[in-house]
Amino acid sequence: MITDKKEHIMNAAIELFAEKGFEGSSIRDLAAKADVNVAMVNYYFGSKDKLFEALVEYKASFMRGRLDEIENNTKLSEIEKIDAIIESYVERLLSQPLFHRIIYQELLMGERDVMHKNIISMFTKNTLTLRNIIEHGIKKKVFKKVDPELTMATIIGTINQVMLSKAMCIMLINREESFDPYTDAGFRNRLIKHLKQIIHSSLLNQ
Amino acid sequence: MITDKKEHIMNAAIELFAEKGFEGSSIRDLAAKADVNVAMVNYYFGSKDKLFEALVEYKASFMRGRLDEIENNTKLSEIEKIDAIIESYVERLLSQPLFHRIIYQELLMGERDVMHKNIISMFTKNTLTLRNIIEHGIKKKVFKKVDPELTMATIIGTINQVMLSKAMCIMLINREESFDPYTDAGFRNRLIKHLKQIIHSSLLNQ
DNA sequence: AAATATTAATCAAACGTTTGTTTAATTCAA
DNA sequence: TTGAATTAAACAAACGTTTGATTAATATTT
Repeated sequence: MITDKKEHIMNAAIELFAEKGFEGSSIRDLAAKADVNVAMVNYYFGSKDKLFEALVEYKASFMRGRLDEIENNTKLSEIEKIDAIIESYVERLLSQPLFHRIIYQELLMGERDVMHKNIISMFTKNTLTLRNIIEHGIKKKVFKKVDPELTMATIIGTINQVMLSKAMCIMLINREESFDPYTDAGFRNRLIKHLKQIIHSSLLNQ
Repeated sequence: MITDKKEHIMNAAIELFAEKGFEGSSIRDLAAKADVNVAMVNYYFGSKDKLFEALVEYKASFMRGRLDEIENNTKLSEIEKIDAIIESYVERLLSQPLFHRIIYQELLMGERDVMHKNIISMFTKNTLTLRNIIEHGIKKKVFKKVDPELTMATIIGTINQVMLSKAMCIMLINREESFDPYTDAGFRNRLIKHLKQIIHSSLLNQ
């Protein structure tokens, strides 16, 4: 059960960790940001590490997207399934830029072994789903023979690349500094369009 | 001028920072790893922050690849230039996985503003070079009308995705845990082949 | 309904470590 | 013999965490 207070602290922690990293954030900073006493973090979560675990657990649900619903939808062709997955991924990742940062900060560290494995297993299911669809399409000869695993890396990698750093993304697409690519619907659609174009021309015989 | 000792300390720091992050690494850990006295880091570099800056400066040359040599090579067609850039990028990034981790850890933090900007400007030149080639190819009508900026994001993003985490990469390509994708020449070629296939089918009229 | 007992939440202060950094003494090399 | 290199020890500040007292909320008993 997540109380209001716990949720409040976790939301402050997400902002802080995303900006300064887990090691770079102190409990005192966090307590100040959340406007609670320093002792409250340990009172509610036990430790700084356990707060981190609770936070990932709390927000992880949006990563566990229901890709298998798309996979099992018999009304969709293979390429329509891929399109739906692209849309789902872009929507989901861009809607949670702070949590996304935290997850990838963690992935880039060897440190906390258990969490590292948890994050990877979070992606594994989605990876397998997409690979199944691609391999199925190749067997049915509606797709060209591509590298299914690296195609997955291309889709997620392209999205991650624009989410790595707001400043980096703005530089890449040559926009003014005030522009926020993560909330701009135009940019979101541009990203979806680009990914579909890349994947379609790579997968489909034309 | 970089003395042997300075280089020795920086190389130990690269390993440590890549594993535990900058904030997660203490000077005492570093001194132990490099087998020097704790005071030597500040003696040679002034501070922990300045060591970090020196380290990035020291290794950044790998990133400042001479893409413009490729761009200005009149013997190459547009698509051959793209191919050369893909090969250059894959070789360079996969050969420096530790430094790569450090750079992207830093990109994922809002913290150190100056370094953040330095890293971005490191990429800016390469980004512009690739964009020029793509836009030139589109004008000459040897390329289809693609999104030049996001095509760049796709190339780098795909490489970054497999470099995010060794465990993640191994999961993705379904190999045993002992496999090291970053040193394996077969995987390197597989990545180059995939990227060329993706980019060719996206750019070329066939 | 009022009084009491029990539990939960909050707080300032302090705990023992660890942090990055500096000092002052000593060793080393030219 | 002089300046650079190296050392162990100490520094204050910051760290995660715990404490014991105090208040707020809830349950129990009159």
